[in-house]
Amino acid sequence: MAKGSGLSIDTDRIGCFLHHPTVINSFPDDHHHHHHHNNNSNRRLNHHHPKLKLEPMETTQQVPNTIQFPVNLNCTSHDGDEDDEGVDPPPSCDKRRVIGEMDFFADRKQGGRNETAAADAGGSDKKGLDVNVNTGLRLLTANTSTCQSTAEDGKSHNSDDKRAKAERAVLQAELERMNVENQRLRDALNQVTSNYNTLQMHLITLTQHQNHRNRDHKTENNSANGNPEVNNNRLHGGFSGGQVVPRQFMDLGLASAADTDEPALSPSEEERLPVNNAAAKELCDDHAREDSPEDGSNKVARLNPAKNVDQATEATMRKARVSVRARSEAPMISDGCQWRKYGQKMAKGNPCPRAYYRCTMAAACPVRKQVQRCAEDRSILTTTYEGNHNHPLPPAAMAMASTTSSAARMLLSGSMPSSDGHIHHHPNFFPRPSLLPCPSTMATISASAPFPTVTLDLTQNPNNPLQFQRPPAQFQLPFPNPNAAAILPQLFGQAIHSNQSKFSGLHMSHDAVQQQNSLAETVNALTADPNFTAALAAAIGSLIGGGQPNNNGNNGGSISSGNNNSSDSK
DNA sequence: CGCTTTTGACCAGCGC
DNA sequence: GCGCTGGTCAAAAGCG
Repeated sequence: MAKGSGLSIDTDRIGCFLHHPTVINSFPDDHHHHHHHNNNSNRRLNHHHPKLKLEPMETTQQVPNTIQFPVNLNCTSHDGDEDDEGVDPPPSCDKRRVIGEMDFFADRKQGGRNETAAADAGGSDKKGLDVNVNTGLRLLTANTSTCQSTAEDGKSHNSDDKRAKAERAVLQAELERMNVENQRLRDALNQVTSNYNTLQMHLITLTQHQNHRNRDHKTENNSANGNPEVNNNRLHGGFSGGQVVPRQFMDLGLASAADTDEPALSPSEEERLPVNNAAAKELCDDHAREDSPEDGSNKVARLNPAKNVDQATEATMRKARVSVRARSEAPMISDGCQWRKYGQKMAKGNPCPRAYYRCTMAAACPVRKQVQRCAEDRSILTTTYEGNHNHPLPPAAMAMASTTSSAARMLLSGSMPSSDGHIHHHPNFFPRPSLLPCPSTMATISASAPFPTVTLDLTQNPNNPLQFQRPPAQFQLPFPNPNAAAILPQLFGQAIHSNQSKFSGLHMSHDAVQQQNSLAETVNALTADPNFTAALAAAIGSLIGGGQPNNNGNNGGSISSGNNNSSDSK
């Protein structure tokens, strides 16, 4: 049961890239990984999700050690829900309600001896409501009332009042929290909606341009027989006349499902489809995988025979990668994810071995990364990410994940490797690079690499990114362009928001809060700074080096202690 | 005991 | 076809 309870998987991927609204409900899995800490959001889910346990949630509430029965919550909501303030029931009523709970304890102490009062309580409507609501505690309530009747002294009365007030305050606080959370979820939904619209427009633009391209291409190749449908269906992925269209990269190689011909799908559905299909498959596979987890985790790429066709296509496709160069003495930059090393190789032309890591935060997370020190400067660590996480990410991991995914998207949506082997930037996204205000120094697209790779060079001072190291045969990616600037905040904001909502309840440790804050700052920096990479450097810089801010937890860059010293290896 | 790392073997793609 | 290279697998060892 440990790793891949299916739920998380759906959400996961969505959260990372598509930010599908459904993400909002996708905590449970995380629960798994980040047990102990639970949040407000979890509580709600618990009601619906049979798997979730109630205890942790209830126990962690700030509510005093008194009574923590959900039943009571409902009860109060019934009574005073509409107007918290105005609810103030008449003293008697209030008293009675509270007393019911108090009596519960009193009863315990006294050994409960009256059932007659219970019948009394059931009489009136509101009172009856209380009693009914606390059906489970019926005897207790009865006892309480009797207790009250028996002990009429002022002392108990006062203490009861105090307790009643305290109880009410607790309930009100609870209600407030719920409202806040609802508001947050609403905001998240709005955010998702707006982002969806943005992406849709983005896709439409791409589609139009692709149509244009296809038309041109067709006129060249098929001047004789014009079959207009030939290439149109390819817009969603796959090759069209040797061209790699952007869609196939949108999911970094995971959009195989979208490769099937489904022309009727709207862009949004199209985006969703691969996720859902993958998620469904994950769910199906999980059972089998639980028995043989090794298989599941190791053969992600070849898992499903059903995917054969897609894989064949995918095999021919090139995967987008995001490479991050950063100075770090640590064997690996801590990006907040859990990684498992699965291989190490000596790469040609570099005395330092290249280590291969796989994300282990979810059973079948396809994300992998390679870590290698720079041959010329051993202090520079090159980390190459590939794939998208299919699970929710802890706040500490969101910065890097959203950064790399966004960079990859930028790369894929803005560039079109064509048959000539060069990368052509989409005019919409990279217009007139030479005219851009910023020299775009720190991000490059490698046209010669086997995979389309965007390299983010963070080895320079983010504040002074004007010097570029070595752009040999590499295509400069002018990130700071108007359209990119328009999209990035969406992407980042979305990732942040959706994940924030997801994790709002999971990590509320001080560190986590700080991380979230720094993350928010990062987002602000990214959205405000015209130079994306400079801001990116600032963001990632916070993750690199001494910090390892999240290492206290398990999810903090689980860097292998010293294995990667690159001293040995084959 | 379960998870991670190590490391030699294996496989696929590519160029010659 | 062969060799090179990058990438992955999986048994064994290590570790907490």
